[in-house]
Amino acid sequence: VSKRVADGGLEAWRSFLQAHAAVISNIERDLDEHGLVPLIWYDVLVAIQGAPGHRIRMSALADHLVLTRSGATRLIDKLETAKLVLRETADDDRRGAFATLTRAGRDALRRAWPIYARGINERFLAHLSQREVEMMASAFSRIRQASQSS
Amino acid sequence: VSKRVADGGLEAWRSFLQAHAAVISNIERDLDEHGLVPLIWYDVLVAIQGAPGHRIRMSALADHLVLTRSGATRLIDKLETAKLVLRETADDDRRGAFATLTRAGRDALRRAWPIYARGINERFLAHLSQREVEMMASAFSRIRQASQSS
DNA sequence: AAAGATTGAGTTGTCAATCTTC
DNA sequence: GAAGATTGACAACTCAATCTTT
Repeated sequence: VSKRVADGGLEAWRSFLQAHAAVISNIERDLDEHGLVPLIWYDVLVAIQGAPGHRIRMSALADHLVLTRSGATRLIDKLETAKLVLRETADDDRRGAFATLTRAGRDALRRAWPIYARGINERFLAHLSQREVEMMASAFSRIRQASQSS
Repeated sequence: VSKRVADGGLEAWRSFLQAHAAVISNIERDLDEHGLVPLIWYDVLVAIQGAPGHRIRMSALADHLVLTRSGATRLIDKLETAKLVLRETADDDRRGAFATLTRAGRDALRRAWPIYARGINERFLAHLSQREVEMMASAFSRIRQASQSS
């Protein structure tokens, strides 16, 4: 149909999708086999850890993880049941809730990182040259930025 | 931890994940707004269309789409309810079932493609140079291949 | 009334068990 | 008994409606 897709672009797109699916499911399996938290939980823990004051609003979490609001609520419910996070109500605005890490949450994060990092390295980065890594970082941030608007 | 992730690799990984999530959800929205089939349905239709004889085994479909067997069954159930596909039992091996396209299925495929192609172009390829497109096609096929084994 | 978050109802996807055919 | 596929029970996710605080 369009010129770009015909021009080898479709192949890039397809391999992009398939590579993503394959790498993610492999890393997911790595984590599971080591008795560690699933990838989404890990993302939650990282987001909390990385937020100012080591706590994050539910809605900010939803944005960060490309989830719906209710999706974030459900997710934090489970992490809270697993004693990895805790909800705190904000002092100044009592509508809001913050998610914070428990000791166990910080531990889970620390334990998962080596395996996750190894997965990223071996299943993704190891197959790329330094130039490709740099190119992807720049290309994908461009795409991500453009995706925000529309 | 490892050298690669520290060396800018982590940024490439993160932007890869976020770009994927953003682009997919935008294309999904495009299709929905035009009253077209969701992306997974589209993948099913394409897989059937592209298979020899325009029909595919349930298990082959599951492999192709990175789904479980039962996932494939459920999915085809819905497409069949929507009258887009039909199940045929194989003559030679009556354990197996083939999914085939109906007339409406072929139509749905035809109607969805322009919008999908536009999404791929505008939301993905438009942000990449020709060199980047080529690089990604080669890099991601490498990754995908390596992912098969483990 | 609007922002922040949660809940209820429904949909989609997965695992283990089952059924049929080889 | 094993391969191909389906079903039942259950977990994950989404949308619309709701509740609370501003």
